[in-house]
Amino acid sequence: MGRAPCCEKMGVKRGPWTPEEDQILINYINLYGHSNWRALPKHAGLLRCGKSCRLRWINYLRPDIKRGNFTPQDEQTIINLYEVLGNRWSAIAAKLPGRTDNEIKNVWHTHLKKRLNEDHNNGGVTNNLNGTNETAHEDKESVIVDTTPTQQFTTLEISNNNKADDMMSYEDISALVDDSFWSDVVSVDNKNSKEKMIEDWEGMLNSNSKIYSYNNSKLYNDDMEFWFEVFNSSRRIEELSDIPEF
DNA sequence: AAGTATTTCAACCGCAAACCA
DNA sequence: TTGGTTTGCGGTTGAAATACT
Repeated sequence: MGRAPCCEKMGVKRGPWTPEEDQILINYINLYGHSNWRALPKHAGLLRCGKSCRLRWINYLRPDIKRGNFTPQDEQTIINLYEVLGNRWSAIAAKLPGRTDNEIKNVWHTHLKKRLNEDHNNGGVTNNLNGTNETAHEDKESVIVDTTPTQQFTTLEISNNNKADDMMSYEDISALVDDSFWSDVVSVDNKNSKEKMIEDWEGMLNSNSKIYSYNNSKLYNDDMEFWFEVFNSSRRIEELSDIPEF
């Protein structure tokens, strides 16, 4: 598959793995681990390059792989995380135990990207994967943020390991909210300024995208407290002036 | 039923980061 | 500090499967 072999790979087998090769790789790794992928095929007796062995193990053979179709919840999580993390597939995969970056990338390109494009072109009413309708913005001064809380939280616990004191990591936020928070509510900037917030907000209105923005895996506490409050109270944001000075 | 078009997804590539002597 | 080696990542490919005519 793929392109012509480069000279380095001449003499090693390529293409789909056979069940026999799979078993050799599994047996070897179960016995000796995989501390050195480059040396592994030689020691295991496989006519493959180390890269190919690693890929086969990571994406298909390792025991904690979850196979089968993605649930609608999984797909919604991918969409939400994509909007947070962009095309950092390995980071997205880290949020979905048992799923690989390659698999998520494939699902995104074959299903989710197409679906989102269709949603954006269908006149503003989006059917999300949870089966509820999201009302998109129809004009700039009547912004609807429909925030039906599905989980209550009253305090923010901020973990600051390796982070500036005024920042939260995505992991921190995830521990406090469920998926509906990400898909419904949040606009956050990375400069901690209202100007930037409004700039983002207007950009989102113009692009008809989800009401959501996120930068560099960091969220600022002040911003988040405001949006948590919005989320928690089912309050509706009608005007840009409803967004406070941070 | 046969031929063609489209979709899916496992596997490849090149590059950059991490590692190590 | 440097330069070679290894690992991990995202983009891309194309055979196989599926849908369509």
